[in-house]
Amino acid sequence: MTAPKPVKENKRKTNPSLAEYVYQELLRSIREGKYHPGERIRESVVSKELDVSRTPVREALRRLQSEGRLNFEPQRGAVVAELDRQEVAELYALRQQLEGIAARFAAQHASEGEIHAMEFILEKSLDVSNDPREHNQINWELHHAIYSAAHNRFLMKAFESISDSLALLRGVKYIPEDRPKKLYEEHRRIIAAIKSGDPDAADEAAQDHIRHSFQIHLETLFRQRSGHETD
Amino acid sequence: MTAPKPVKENKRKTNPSLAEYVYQELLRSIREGKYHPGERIRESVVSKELDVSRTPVREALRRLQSEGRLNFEPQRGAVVAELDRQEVAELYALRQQLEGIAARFAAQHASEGEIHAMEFILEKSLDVSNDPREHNQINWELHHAIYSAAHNRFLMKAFESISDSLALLRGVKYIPEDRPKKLYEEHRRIIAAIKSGDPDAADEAAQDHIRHSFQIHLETLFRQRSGHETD
DNA sequence: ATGGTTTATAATGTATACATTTACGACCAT
DNA sequence: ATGGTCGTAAATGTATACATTATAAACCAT
Repeated sequence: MTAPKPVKENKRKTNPSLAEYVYQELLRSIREGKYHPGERIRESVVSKELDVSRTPVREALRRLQSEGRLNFEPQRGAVVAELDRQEVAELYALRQQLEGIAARFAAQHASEGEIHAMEFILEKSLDVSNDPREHNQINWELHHAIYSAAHNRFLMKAFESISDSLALLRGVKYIPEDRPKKLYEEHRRIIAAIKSGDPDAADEAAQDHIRHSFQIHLETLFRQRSGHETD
Repeated sequence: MTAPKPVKENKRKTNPSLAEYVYQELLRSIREGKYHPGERIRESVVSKELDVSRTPVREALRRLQSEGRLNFEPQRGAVVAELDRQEVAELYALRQQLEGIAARFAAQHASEGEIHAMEFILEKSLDVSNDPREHNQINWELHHAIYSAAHNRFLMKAFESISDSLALLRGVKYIPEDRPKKLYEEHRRIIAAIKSGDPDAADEAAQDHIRHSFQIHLETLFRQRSGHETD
């Protein structure tokens, strides 16, 4: 260390560990598509970029491994996980069921405040349908509210896991013009069923919603195939 | 283990990393109840016991953290996660749904060979109902076979996660005499529904099964409250 | 004697040094 | 010129050293 090292304030709040900091940063980078699937993540590079040693980087990578976002190959280190077509199908199949469960549980356990929150987000979704990024954001908020109202921490964890895995697929999706209205309608149907305390209806509405989302996703992938790469 | 250093081939196959080895060992120890919930796991202790440095131990602990089996407290390190009553209820609620989904998917996708495997394990379960440990083992095998036949890797991961979390609760459960027969009957019903390709029936049968298991679990906990815990 | 303070030990969190293995390029032989 | 072999550089995997912080024990004051 020959450099004076004046100050290093931007990275750690000094309270959470550096490993946690690196973990969050890597997670964000993967979400934002900085690393694409199949790419190696070099410890030394991350270490230099975030100005920490390799130790917390390794710990963060191990966490990401257990979450299925990275694979550790024998003497090659961390590689961003990639999902083939079959896995994407399996992922959506499970997500469809999980969303149904979340809606079902929410119909059974949601408080009035939570239902109010869902309705509020639903209203808000009408205003911000221009940008795909914004669209995804509000969409995520709504689904998160439903899972939250389900009052099941393990279901919530499963949701976040799947949600991240899907977000890892593509950065942003192109969204057709007429889709927001249909999405609003599907969301409204789910929330209405939850509000009326009908688990079966909520389950069915949520599953239908994911089924449609999957369709849109596939069509979007087709459209995006023009600018293809490794996949 | 106190010997100077004659040879040390029992721990690593030299091919998988030490971090992987430590991870497996810790996972096994937690499963076997060596550490009970709420207990701290000291890096130095594990490091000495397994005769490795603290680095791979830390990496293993980070993986276990992301799997929900450990919590990292600010300046205290790793603590074995403990589940309160509410969380156990949530865990079983989700498991009930997941088992239903697994049976549902299996009814849709199971091959003949997989159905054969399930039936084989089912038969085998009639012979080995004496020992609780053995009982749990065969029970796990059967459920694993069902999840395997569901052909969904993410569902399988969710199952393993929940299964481990539950196994973390108590090492072995005391099992009443009449339970094996009822379990056999419940299992048979699930497999029959899968074999006949009826997703709804399989779902319902599996959910009923878990509901009953939860009841037994609760009763067992009551009974165990008088005696001691680990076995 | 009791409660608060202080100090010492130990554990965590991080960095760095070391070793082993892999990848890539140069060099030599045919 | 081409193919194979060898060597060097770099990255991973592991160990160890260092610093900071918490735990506890002991000591002092009231």
